[in-house]
Amino acid sequence: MILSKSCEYAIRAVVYIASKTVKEERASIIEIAEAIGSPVAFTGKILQTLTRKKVLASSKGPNGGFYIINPASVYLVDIVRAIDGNEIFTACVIGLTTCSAEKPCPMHYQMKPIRDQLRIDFGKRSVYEMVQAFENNNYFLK
Amino acid sequence: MILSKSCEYAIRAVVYIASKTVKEERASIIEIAEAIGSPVAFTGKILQTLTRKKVLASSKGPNGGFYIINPASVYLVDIVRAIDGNEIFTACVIGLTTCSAEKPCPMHYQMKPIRDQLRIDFGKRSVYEMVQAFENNNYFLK
DNA sequence: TTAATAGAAGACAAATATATCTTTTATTTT
DNA sequence: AAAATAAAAGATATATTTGTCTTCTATTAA
Repeated sequence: MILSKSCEYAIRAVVYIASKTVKEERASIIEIAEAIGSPVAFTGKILQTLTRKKVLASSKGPNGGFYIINPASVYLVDIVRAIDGNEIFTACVIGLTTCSAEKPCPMHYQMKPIRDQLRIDFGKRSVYEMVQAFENNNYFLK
Repeated sequence: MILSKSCEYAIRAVVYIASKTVKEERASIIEIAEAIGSPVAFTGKILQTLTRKKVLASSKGPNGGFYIINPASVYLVDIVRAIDGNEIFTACVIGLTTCSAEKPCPMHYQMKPIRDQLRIDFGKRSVYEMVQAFENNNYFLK
């Protein structure tokens, strides 16, 4: 599993929330959890983190809920970094803390292009793009 | 983290063991754990699994220890599958159990080439190759 | 055949990730 | 101002992963 479960939920939640935002609507925790098939309270914690990290925005009270300021300027990489950090793009595949070009592990040079590609692809894919696909009913979140 | 910690230790251990095997020597758990910087007893459990799964071989008693039958015919992918299973090459990046070309998640088509590349690279890289590099003192296991 | 060596196996412990529940705070509507 | 709504925050619970400890079994050498 390349991403933590929290991060998987986070991505699914953000895409769903953005799909509401583009319709000028906000989404409650309960609605989001239902839409993506995740545990309600746990999803709340994750959304809290995403809000603190400015990936999402939220408002309390009636008609409140979560929304996203600009889906076109938030990328998958931003969600991943907010929840799992940057390590998946940099950490040694066999867990060496000192792994680098100067002191490489036996997989260092094989892994570098793969990791770079991952970062590039995650950095290119905007939430807006993912929402467009989701809204066309061609893609799924649960 | 793409691989579990157990799997990271497993790969490092196998490379070290193979470096002994090519010198016609066997390696004890204690020696292995020291060489790769891993907890002794936990490493023992992992080696046990690798032996059960035929990635390694072992013998008890004096002059016993772990060794590998044919380093040139064991590939990184075999170690990963023995410890973490095949899921890292197939599982949906956002955790959908039903994700497929028929019912894709919003990252399905971006992830497929990355996963395929990972499987190809892991399937190409033999333990023997990794040992050669390690023995040249160009690469490290801790 | 006894002592020493070394992996196998099982029970147990700690740390981390995942999940739940309750209370508090902020906002909106009436 | 009061009631209702919804997120924030904190405490707690469960599951999984990581790590340890003890006993058992097999092998070798003296």
